Amino acid sequence: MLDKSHKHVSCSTCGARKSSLFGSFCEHEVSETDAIKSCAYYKKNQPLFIEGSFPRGVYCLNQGKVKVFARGDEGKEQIIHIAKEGEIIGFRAMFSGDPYRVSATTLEECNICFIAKDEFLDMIDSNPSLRNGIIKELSKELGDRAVFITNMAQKSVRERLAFALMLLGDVYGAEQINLTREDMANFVGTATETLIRLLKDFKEEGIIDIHTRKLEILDKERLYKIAGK
Amino acid sequence: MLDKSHKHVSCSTCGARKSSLFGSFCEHEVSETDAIKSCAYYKKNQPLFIEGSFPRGVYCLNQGKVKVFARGDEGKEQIIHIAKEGEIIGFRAMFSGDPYRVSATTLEECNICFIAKDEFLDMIDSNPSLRNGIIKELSKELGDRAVFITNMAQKSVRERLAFALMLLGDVYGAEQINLTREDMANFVGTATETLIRLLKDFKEEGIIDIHTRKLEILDKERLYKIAGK
DNA sequence: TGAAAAAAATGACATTGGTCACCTTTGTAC
DNA sequence: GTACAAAGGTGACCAATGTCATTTTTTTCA
Repeated sequence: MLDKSHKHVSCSTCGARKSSLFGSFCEHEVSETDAIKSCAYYKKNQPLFIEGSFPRGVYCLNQGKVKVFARGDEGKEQIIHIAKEGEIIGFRAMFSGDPYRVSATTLEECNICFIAKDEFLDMIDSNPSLRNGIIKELSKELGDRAVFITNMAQKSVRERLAFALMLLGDVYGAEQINLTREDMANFVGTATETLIRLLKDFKEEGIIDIHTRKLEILDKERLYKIAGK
Repeated sequence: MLDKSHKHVSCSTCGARKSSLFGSFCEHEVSETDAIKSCAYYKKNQPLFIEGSFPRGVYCLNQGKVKVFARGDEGKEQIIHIAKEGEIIGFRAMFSGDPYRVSATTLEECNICFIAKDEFLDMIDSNPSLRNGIIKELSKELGDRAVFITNMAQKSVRERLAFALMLLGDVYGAEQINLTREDMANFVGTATETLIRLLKDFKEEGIIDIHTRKLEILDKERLYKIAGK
């Protein structure tokens, strides 16, 4: 159980920072960031921002996972990305000046810091290496999404599930994957029933194990082979 | 028929520039860009760059259309974007430092200018408004791709085709859409046969007209409705 | 101009994966 | 601890769409 006191989490002790866009900050930059940000505890299934609204700043995940998703015409979620500790989310729409095209909601209890738009834009203006890091990150994600689109268009659901499990394996690291079947289906892009059946197949084939709600990958090799490429 | 003499096309007279990322350049900047770029004539189906190779610079379309696509495991193309006059392509991988994740090939005869990597990075460093334009563009495309993914996951082929035709209508403007059935299928994410059958449906419904190879949109309204949202 | 290649078109058929209806298990709140 | 809600799971069915085989039309280029 996380601390719910909303107390300040310092960037200097944030374990997630090293692997983030702020990873190369010097002491001075760290303390400056500390000064302008605010921190908050989020419970499970709490929205950070919603498609259609205008961005007021960026969110930096100190602890916990967040799903980023778009909604289709019938309101069905399509999960585009699952963010973990250290990721900074919500900055894309801030640059484009448009409203958010996606929503973000916590998947579990989270500690999340917030930096207001103006402060963040100032940071970027005065910090070329942060700026370059962001451009690089945007570019990398654009490449990822080209692959995502191609997978959706050309792979079978079974292949996409294998691919998704590989991604989720990275996101959850040492932990076991902990997502509802519905969220997982909305990530893979299939019906919940189909997803459940395929997970059962994978379990019977010894590729994964399922402990009620949590999912463990047993055979990465085989998953990799099924995912293709 | 375009001029094949490879002669220099000046940015100052480039009709496509105004609507491009270089649209707000002052006279000085225009002539500087003119000085560092090279121009070339490309015939139909000629590659600009290929997935897996490392970027050497950016391409600025003066005339003609270019398809940007990824290849799936079996080598099948998934067209991610169709670029038209005024667009600058190939800069994403340049920032990420990684090899290209996509390929680009001309769809017709083109005049395309080229700016080498170092020169382009210098331009960006010294021109904050260009830099911001690029960040904005990257962000916007990221949003577009989230929608693309959602469409692929949730819409029927018929709906996706309607959506694709709307996009193609914008790309081709006053001209008629001129793509092979295979390219169109690879954009929509379906089999060529399925695409042909659906185009026939649309024609019978009076939504489009087909003149051998060229395709004309007759009823945008209805297309919009079918595409959903 | 004519032959070969590429693209477009069509039909028959197979299959994936979505939908619906229903039941069981797990989680949550009083 | 019980009751209710949410999530997980299963089976039957079938529509959408992919595949394969074949023909026709268009384009290319020698």
